[in-house]
Amino acid sequence: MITTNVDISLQLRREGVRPSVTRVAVVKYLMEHHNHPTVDELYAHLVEQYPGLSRTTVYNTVHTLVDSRVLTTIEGSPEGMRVDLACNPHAHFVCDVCGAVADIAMELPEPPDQLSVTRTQLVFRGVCCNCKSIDKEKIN
Amino acid sequence: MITTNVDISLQLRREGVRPSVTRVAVVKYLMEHHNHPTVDELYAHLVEQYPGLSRTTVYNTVHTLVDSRVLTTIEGSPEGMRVDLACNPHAHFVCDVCGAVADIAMELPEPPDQLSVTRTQLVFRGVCCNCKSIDKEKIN
DNA sequence: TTCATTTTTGTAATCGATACAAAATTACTT
DNA sequence: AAGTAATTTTGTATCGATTACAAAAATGAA
Repeated sequence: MITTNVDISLQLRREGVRPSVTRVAVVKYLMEHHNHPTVDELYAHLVEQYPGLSRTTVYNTVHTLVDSRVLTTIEGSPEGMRVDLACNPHAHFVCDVCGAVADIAMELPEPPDQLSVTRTQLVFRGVCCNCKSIDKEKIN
Repeated sequence: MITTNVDISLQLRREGVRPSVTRVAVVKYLMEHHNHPTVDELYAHLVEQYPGLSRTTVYNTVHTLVDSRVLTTIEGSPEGMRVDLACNPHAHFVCDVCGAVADIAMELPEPPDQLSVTRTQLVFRGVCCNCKSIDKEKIN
């Protein structure tokens, strides 16, 4: 399943956003990397391919794409907000120890009818398996 | 349904937290005010009753009470994290225009079994009725 | 090309949040 | 009650993610 820049451009247009270079680059990166980068990590990766890219531009782009519901964000990480594609809505698990973020494939609850909801965020927080086993080592 | 400081102290002890003055004050404030204050708003209200209270202390207290699952936070407001009591778990609706936060009485989804989850956050985002009608006025 | 609109840039500044060590308070023991 | 250890609180200094803003560049239309 290959997604070209043209495909992404068309998808953005469909969502009502003009497919600028940076916007396509951000979406493409997120399609190819299923991590949940902070804006800074996103910038660090993209600037290698697009020298001269500004951190502010990445912030602007993320905001635009969140507004047009292409992206969603996970708030509350100490390192700053994390970015994810909004397609195939899913929940997230965040480890309070190491900050790792994992996708949880599950249906999101429907909001009450009378509310006009554009984004639903479901975040489970706790300790991931990895950090739990490290904790056990310390005790032993 | 009156809740005295003694009641709150006992409740905190039950949750494994020593009921310091500030901790009781924070819980009491949140029980009496069903708004969702930022740490700064919380501080502003409490400092009137406890002169000399430090903003840092409110931050410390909130962290302690979140760790011991007495409080929960709503992340992602531009004004900073908002604080709420963790009892009677419920969802939140946040208006992207005015930032207002409303409680939504509904069951929270159960996390997958294998995860050890200590906090579940369900946030609906959109435009509240108020801001929607203001928007209509502008159009007319 | 020319003009208007949109996007991007880059620096400066904002401001929520934290680090840290000293001071104050509390709990515990004798 | 006095002494001591542990906890809590304070307050300043600082960090760092995010934003403001205006200029520059790119894009699109006529």
